[in-house]
Amino acid sequence: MYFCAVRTKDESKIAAIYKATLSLVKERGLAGITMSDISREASIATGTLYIYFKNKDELIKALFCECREKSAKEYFAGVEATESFEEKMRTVFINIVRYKMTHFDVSAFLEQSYHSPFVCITDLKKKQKALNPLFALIEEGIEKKKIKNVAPDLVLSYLFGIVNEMVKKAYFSNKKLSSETTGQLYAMFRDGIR
Amino acid sequence: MYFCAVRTKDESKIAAIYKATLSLVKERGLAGITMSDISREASIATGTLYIYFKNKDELIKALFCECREKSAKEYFAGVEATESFEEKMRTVFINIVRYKMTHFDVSAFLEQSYHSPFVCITDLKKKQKALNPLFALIEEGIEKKKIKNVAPDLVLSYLFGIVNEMVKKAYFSNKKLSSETTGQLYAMFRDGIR
Amino acid sequence: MYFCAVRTKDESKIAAIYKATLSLVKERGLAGITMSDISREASIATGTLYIYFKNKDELIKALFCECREKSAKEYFAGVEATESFEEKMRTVFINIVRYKMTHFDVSAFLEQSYHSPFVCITDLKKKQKALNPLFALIEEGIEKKKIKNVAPDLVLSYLFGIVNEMVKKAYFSNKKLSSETTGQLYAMFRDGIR
Amino acid sequence: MYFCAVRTKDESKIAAIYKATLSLVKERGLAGITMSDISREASIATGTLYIYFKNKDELIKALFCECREKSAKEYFAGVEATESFEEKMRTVFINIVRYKMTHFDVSAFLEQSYHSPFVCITDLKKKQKALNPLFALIEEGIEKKKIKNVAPDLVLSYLFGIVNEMVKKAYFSNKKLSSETTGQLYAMFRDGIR
DNA sequence: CATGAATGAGACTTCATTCAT
DNA sequence: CATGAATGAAGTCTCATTCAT
Repeated sequence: MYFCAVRTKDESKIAAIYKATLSLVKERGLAGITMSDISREASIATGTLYIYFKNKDELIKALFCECREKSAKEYFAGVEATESFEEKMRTVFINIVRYKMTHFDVSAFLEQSYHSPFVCITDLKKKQKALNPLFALIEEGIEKKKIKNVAPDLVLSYLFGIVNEMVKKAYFSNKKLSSETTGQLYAMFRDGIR
Repeated sequence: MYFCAVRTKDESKIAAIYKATLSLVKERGLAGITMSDISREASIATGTLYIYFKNKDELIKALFCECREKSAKEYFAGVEATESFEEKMRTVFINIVRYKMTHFDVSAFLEQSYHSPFVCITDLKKKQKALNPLFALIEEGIEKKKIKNVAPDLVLSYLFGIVNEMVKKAYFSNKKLSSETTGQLYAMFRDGIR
Repeated sequence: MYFCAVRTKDESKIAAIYKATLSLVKERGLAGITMSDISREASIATGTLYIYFKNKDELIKALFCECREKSAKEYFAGVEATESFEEKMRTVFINIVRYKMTHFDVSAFLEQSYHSPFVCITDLKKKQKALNPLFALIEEGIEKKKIKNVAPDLVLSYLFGIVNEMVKKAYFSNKKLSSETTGQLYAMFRDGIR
Repeated sequence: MYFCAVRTKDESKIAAIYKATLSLVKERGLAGITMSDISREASIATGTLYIYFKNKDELIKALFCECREKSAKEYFAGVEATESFEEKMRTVFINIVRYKMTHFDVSAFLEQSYHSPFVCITDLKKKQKALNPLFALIEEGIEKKKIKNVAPDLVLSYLFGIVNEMVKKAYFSNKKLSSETTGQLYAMFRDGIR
């Protein structure tokens, strides 16, 4: 029997838990991690996980939502309302690529969670409020005849399909996406929709 | 001395095991299935699984390879060498969409396996010989100036990114991809690369 | 499906099964062998084992009895009724040592079986008829005052205790028991009982 | 910030596990016990076994070492340096017999483990430091011409061979070794070596 | 709050035995 | 008789979760 320090509930622990989980999922996949792994990686005790999350499911689900919301916000960083549609679209595209490259763990985690037993389909179907600005931008493009007149959904899928695949490929071949490649990618994207 | 018949390993069981696994992974995700589940779904005994596969890892790995190879072959069905580049590209694109829609379980399984602890990165990096014809087609397009002069890899990722995302979206919203939508999608793809 | 040769029930198979079992038990211990191992080592099919033996227990038990009987017979090889007690005792002692060294697998198997769940205590308690001549010899020795007047059982245990331990030691240190050592051993034995 | 008590690994559980294992091996043999059995007998959960031991192999191996060391220590209990060689030898002999009778489970376990798949031969070959005093005693006897001039190893094997066999015999016939029998036995031993 | 030992349900895997061929 | 694939009960081990400290 020994004694250990006790602190008041510490919100920074949640961040540590999230970080640990993302790192482990990136390395081993969602099917390959245990609560024990997470606690060790986060330098806390197993029991502590259950102070902050009801169980493993809830932990994964909470992280899933967190990742979805947080990433969506980053996509619009530095976009000025005064810019032209083209400028805004390009900035957003680059933002998405950059975010997904620098936060590959988030990308991998989201993709893993998609089909997992932790996140149920009904949760997934909820439209993501956080993506509303992106929808608005696409609708603006369609209205201004800068984009083909197709369902905005289709454009969104087209956009994320391209980016996700590319980022995954870059990551697994241990390469950065050069700004040249990113440029070529954007060109494909732009030419595809207009 | 006379002769007697002997039961031999029934290779059709492997197909049953694969089918059962794909079905379960589609429903519950790779993290949600057990060897017990698989054997029950395949209507065999648990022990029988271990006659055909050393363990769970090997089963998943073998299925992964099988899926990769088999699907690639389907993409070129009905493509005639005499056709124009455009015709061939279109046929392949439609084939891929159709295959991935009708074999959504394969699609889902492959995506799940990608980051799983079962399939190691080195396995993944092996270029897929089965995709060579697709590379050749893209190179033909570049040569004939039908396609932008970018790395064939990039075009491939662009292609699969679009298709995978779209198929996933269609599946989860319980819709078929109408031939109209598929057409719009192909148009985006084509306009993006040329 | 293929065809295999079929022969009439072949008593030599039992010998092969016994040999295989002894060899495996020597290497891995009784707890470490499976019916599958035995059949492989004996170059027959698993099912064939069950033609000759009802189950694993019976196989081990049968082999146990076989080993007990057979080894006991060897101990009296070359002993002439006309010899003196001392000569007979010495020959028997040497025979036992030699048999146990050259058939270490039998020795190891018997010791293993002793405490195993396969051979029940009641079986063990049955006096071994095959050892009767040895008892007779000891009784002869006691009668002729060549041996201390103690229970013949005690002498027997004394004899086998010494030999078994020595043989085990020799085997595990990869040495033969030199005739010098065997001689010293016999001297100890003889001096102990007279 | 304050402090709280934390449960620590309870080393007494190891003793309980050892005790349970010895008891079960004595009854059913090494081949007849399961981790489940051990945990039940020790009144703990199966999983707890794996907190203290990596797996079944390690448990058995650890117990094997423990038994070897511990028993050797008991053999010299109550031996005074001032005693004559004869007195010391006799005390040790009686100690060994008594220890093996009262700890028959340890005796049985050690014999079982010897050929088991759990304890590897290289482990066995390591000379037992704990037996050094016994070697020293034997060497003293040889030097003082109280014992035949043979390898000390041989004397040791002779000693243990006799004792082990006798104890086993006594145990299986449900008899105590009477002090008369033990005395006769010691006489045999003593006469054998001098 | 925090800890991590303890729990035990349930996963993975083995293997004695059966049975179609 | 002989085969070895198939079976499924039972064993080993893991891990989400609890709880005494």
